[in-house]
Amino acid sequence: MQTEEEILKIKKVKNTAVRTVVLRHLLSHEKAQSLKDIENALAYTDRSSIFRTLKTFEENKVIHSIEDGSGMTKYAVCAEGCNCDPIDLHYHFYCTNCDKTFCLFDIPIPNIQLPKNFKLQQANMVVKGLCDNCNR
Amino acid sequence: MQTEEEILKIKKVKNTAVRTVVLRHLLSHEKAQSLKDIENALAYTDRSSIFRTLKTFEENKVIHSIEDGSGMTKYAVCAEGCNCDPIDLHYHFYCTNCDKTFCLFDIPIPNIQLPKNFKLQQANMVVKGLCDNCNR
DNA sequence: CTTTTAGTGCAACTCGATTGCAAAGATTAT
DNA sequence: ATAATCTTTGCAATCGAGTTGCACTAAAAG
Ligand SMILES: [Mn+2]
Ligand SMILES: [Mn+2]
Ligand SMILES: [Zn+2]
Ligand SMILES: [Zn+2]
Repeated sequence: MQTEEEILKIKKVKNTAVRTVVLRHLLSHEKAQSLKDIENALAYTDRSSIFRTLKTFEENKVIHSIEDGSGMTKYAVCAEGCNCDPIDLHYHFYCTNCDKTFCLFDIPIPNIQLPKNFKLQQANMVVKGLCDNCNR
Repeated sequence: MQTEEEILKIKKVKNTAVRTVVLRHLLSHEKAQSLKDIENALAYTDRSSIFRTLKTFEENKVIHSIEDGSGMTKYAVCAEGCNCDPIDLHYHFYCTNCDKTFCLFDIPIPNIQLPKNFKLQQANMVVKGLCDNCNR
């Protein structure tokens, strides 16, 4: 497990107070976090600063975003070595009951044979249903 | 190819002027359409009426929605026999250049082996890249 | 025909996302 | 060390897709 400083160094993103605390928040949560989630947790950091931090992180592949259909984009830290290329693709699970989303790193994504002349760049794969905690 | 009237009859949705024209619009476009797309095309129909029509259609499985990350939910008519169950799952392709989205009915979706005790209900699978038209 | 239920149009509103701008902080040049 | 320059941050305002209340109209039921 890498520290915030290590990750930012590897991804060549300058370390600042806001970036450290935002990345720390993401690292310490198993579930993907929305801007609102982070804003609520970091009472003294401005929303727009968090927003711009997330943009910077995403541009530099520190994190990736997930559109889970909940209305709020969620963010998760990229796995070590992730470059946000098609090879790094993975499913996400969204629980329709508890509204939480997380990466399914362990389930393989098959090769997707696109029609002729199409070029795969990325994907947003969200599987929805009940998580183990809500499925009782 | 079924007519608007046939589809609505099968799905037990009452036929109205707005519903007919919205469904016709969707049927006549290969690409998934946003509320804005439909609003622009149907100059004399109110946005909220289109909006409620889309909700009704989705509830009754006349159409399904796609979150392609463009910021606008898009809608496509369900295939004949579709019940919006996991069995009806399919990928969608979003072109990052022309901002168009459509169903990839011909590409099989593999069985997704979720972790123990998880229950699959639905999915939003969006593959992104360049369409054949934009990939030159 | 009268009553009831469903659909539509308009305007207002919600809320997540985004931006302009000035102050604060960090970096580079003199 | 100081000044000039660039970057980050906070605040307030704005945007825009989505959603809702309400009155009016149309359709269905009695
Ligand atoms: Mn992920
Ligand atoms: Mn589809
Ligand atoms: Zn859950
Ligand atoms: Zn295209």
